Amino acid sequence: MSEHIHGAFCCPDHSGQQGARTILSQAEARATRMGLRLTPVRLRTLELLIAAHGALGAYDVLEKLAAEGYGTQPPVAYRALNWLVEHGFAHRIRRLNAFTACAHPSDDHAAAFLICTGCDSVTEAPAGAVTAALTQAADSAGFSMDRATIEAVGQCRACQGANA
Amino acid sequence: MSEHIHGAFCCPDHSGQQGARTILSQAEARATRMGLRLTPVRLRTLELLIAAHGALGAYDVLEKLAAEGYGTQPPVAYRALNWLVEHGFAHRIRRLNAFTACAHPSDDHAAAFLICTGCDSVTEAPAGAVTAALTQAADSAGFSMDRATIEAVGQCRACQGANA
DNA sequence: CTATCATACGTTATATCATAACAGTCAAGG
DNA sequence: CCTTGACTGTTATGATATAACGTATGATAG
Repeated sequence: MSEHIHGAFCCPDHSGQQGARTILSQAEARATRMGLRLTPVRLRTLELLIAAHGALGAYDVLEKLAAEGYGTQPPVAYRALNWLVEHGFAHRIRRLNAFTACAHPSDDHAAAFLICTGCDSVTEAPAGAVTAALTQAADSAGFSMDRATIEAVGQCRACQGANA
Repeated sequence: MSEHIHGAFCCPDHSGQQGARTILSQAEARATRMGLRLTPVRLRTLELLIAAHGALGAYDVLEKLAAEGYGTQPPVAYRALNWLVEHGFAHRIRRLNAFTACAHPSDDHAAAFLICTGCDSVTEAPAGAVTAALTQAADSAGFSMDRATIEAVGQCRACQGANA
């Protein structure tokens, strides 16, 4: 599989350098505030995810890290990625076996992802209402929900136009 | 990994032989009605999923199929499983890299899955409201949703009690 | 200062999940 | 009969992920 299949530029909401800097500085601030060690590999991994404007597979990340002098073996990438996910700096997109930077690293939110089949972009959408509905459905079944994976597959605004 | 890790019996809603027969006959009826060829491998695969009362990995299914004289190689299982999913007889549980029989094969519904971390059971929950909320969230982003993956992780009623 | 301990990083090796590509079988229709 | 299309099976390989172990570094207690 080629380098960053998931990461095109035709879709909105990937706010450009401005947004990237914001996300990164918010993340660094939060790490400091909470005593989390955002080490060089972890930081660099986060930067890569942000720069990708989409989702990256672990091996895509590994390839870049290796090229920059970090470790060359899968656990290097998986550890950094899993740490970022555990601490809310990134999300795992299960449908793509890939990871994406969290667009709102400041709050401990529930997120839904909009995966475009046209341009492979991944957008994080506010999922308060969705999560509420899911919690409700779970409750009805006597199920106590800890967390959820919510991923929509379809076409972003730009790709809908492109196909017309 | 051992045989059918995902498939315990401590949780409800896996209605026992009665339910299994119902699901199976509904599925066969629908296949006939719609001109779908529910061949021996496919039928047997569906039976295995139903009997598992949870989710089975493709290789779990393959092992059983092989033991019964069907093909011994991965594509045999993946083809049957993918066909069942495509035609609404089963669902893929992305978080578990596994498959489960559809509990309501008669209607073309949207489903959410409740995955118990205590007993590895997987329960299919009605997801009308959740899907509606997600569609709404997608619309707000100008995203046209085709389908969705909705999976909740937590504890089923029985396992909540067990941990008290 | 230095012994100890926890955390993180890196490695080798292996496990697990999934599909591409091609060959044989068999029933339905010309 | 013989072609065609759907299905099943195979070999081979690709893609994703983790276990287990050794080393380095930095904080802290003695």
